[in-house]
Amino acid sequence: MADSILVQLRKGALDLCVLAVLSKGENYGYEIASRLVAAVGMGEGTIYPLMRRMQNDGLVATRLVESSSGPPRKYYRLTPLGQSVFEAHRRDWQSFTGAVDTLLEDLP
Amino acid sequence: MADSILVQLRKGALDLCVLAVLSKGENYGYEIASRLVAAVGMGEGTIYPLMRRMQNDGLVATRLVESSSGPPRKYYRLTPLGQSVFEAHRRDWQSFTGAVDTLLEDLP
DNA sequence: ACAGGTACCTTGCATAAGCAGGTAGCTTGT
DNA sequence: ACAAGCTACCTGCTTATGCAAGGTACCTGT
Repeated sequence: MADSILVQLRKGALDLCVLAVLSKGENYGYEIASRLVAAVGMGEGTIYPLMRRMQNDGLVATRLVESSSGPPRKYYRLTPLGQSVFEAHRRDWQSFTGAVDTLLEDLP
Repeated sequence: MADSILVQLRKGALDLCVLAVLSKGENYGYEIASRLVAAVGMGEGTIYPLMRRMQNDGLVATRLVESSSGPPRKYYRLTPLGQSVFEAHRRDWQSFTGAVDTLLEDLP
């Protein structure tokens, strides 16, 4: 209840976070999840439905790669559509947080 | 659908925005709404259920003041609880946006 | 064998909260 | 009268997506 604000914020920003990670290069689900668990407190299991959605929306493409340290990894990479959606969301994020920060800044 | 990200972000941050406005001094609903409509694209009608929630939660107190330019205004002011909730949400906001911005910053 | 870490995935749940559009009353200007 | 702006408020709608918990399976170290 007390952290519902953070849950709400994540709902708006988690896509953006995943896209941001992938914009640095292809990566696999568990690693993406691990980063976002550390960075923004996302739950680990959250990544898989999210990635499936993105794949259905054509934002990412996948390939399987054998791993020497466990099961095969499913690597995701941004499609051109994913790249442009990332940039659009990024602009939205920046203008929105900019507006809120402005509100917060001019305090007595 | 395309702006759902902004709607989600607002859901997490609108309380904070209202608290931020009130932290500068008491204000009435229509004026708060006007500011936030301009600042973050909130819908005008959104303010009233929001203020009612905050009142029920003990974050704000109200008083009615006659206006010479229309109906009486209902002024809201932060309670001590509202003030501390504001500060807590503000910290949450800053740490969360800081984390996302860090993710966004180190790009090639 | 077993434990622990890596890695993928599923199911069920719980949760509202903002938005659009409309109502109504007051005041001022034409 | 009428319009326009101020001010408060309400109803109905719509919509996901994040989380917790659990499952499966592979690999390594002891």
